[in-house]
Amino acid sequence: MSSLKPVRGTHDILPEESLRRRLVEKTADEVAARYGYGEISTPLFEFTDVFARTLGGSSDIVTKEMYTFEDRSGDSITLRPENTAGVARALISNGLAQQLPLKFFYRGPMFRYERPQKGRLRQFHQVGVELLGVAQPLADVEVIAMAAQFLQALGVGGKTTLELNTLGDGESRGAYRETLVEYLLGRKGELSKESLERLERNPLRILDSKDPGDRAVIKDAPDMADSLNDLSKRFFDELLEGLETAKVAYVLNPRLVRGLDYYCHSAFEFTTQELGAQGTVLAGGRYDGLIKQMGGPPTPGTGWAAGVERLAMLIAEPVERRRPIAVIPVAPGQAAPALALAQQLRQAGFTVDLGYSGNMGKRMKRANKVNACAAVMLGEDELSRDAARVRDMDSGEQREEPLASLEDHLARYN
RNA sequence: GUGGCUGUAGCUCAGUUGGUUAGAGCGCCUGGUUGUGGUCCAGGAGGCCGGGGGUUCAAAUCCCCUCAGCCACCCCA
Repeated sequence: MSSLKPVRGTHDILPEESLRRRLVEKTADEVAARYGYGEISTPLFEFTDVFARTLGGSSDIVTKEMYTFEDRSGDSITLRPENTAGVARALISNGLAQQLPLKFFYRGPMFRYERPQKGRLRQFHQVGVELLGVAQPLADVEVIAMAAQFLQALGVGGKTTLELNTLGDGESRGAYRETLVEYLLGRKGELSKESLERLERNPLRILDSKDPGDRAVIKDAPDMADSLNDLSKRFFDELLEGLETAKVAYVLNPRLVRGLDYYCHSAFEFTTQELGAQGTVLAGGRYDGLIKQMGGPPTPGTGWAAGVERLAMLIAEPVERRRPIAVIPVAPGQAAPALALAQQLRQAGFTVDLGYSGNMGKRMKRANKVNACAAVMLGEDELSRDAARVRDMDSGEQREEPLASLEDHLARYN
């Protein structure tokens, strides 16, 4: 075994795996395009401030999960742990706030310094969308409906459930936070030590704790719904109505919260039972305060991000590679005609495998190994008659075919 | 960052109470078949037993450290 290993939490994506991942990205791209979203690519790294100021000092992403380093000019640089902050920064940098509303799709690697496990890597990949400049709940309806359609198109719609909650606006959230903390303080003795810490730092997080003791306390906790002001209530009602009109099925989960500070109103997750502890496959919400917080004009936003690796794991069947046609020179004398024919067929759009060496038997074996659908054999005899021998690799039947009509004959395999 | 489990051939795994040349299946290569793949038969290559240190006459096996993977927690896609 070689001592050359990839860095912890990273791995090489070999061709077979690439096919599955490409399917995920392509499907997301196509569905997003139908909603009018154009692809945006922001840099893989930003000034650390971009993330530190927006993600919220209390979030774990900032405190322990960022890949941060100093570059040669002494600037603090961070590999992006998610893409919303980068898109928001791009909006400001490019003065795009003049052209709202804007709809972006993105995909690419993200980096978080975490302990790896199944469906969790230090370099992982996301596809996501951001809808900027629309304050109405219709925007949330749109991105959620798009997410549902995306998962459906991928074939994993049946394996996922949309969970939905509202965090309310700043006022409602603050009010709820107070009621919740008050309640939790009353039962302080029953909380886990992690939750005791969260009590000050991020009390809402206690709501989705997995600790059994916490759960018992949470069960009787006050509901966010009771702390919502009229505006927040109306927003949420319109969201639910919109989802029903758009025929998107959802389940309300009052314990669904967000780790990042800039979220408000809608919070949603598509979850699955098939991935162990990493059940969330796509998650998002509204982040109206973010862009102003970064120094831009007040701009509402909503969107989601999905884990490419997690979705790729959910796809049942391996994606099949296109079957090639093998072109085989019978003897070295036919090497040149074989190369010429292979190129002609490739130019015509066929997928062609041309072996590099070996006698005919070896080349046939290779044709079999690459799962060729047909073999086109060029021998002295056939060539003297301007023909080739075509073998169907599944049935084993073969026939002589004039070169002039070869492409037409092979069309059935493409 | 915390806890548990696991590292033996490219892959999946055996390997007895420490004992001499470390095995199997699959895969790979060669030949049986110099103009025909899959099946079959015969042969072959491929291992610092994750790495380092220690105990011992002797370590894949026991001890310590370290690295990595998996699972869970924290957190999150």
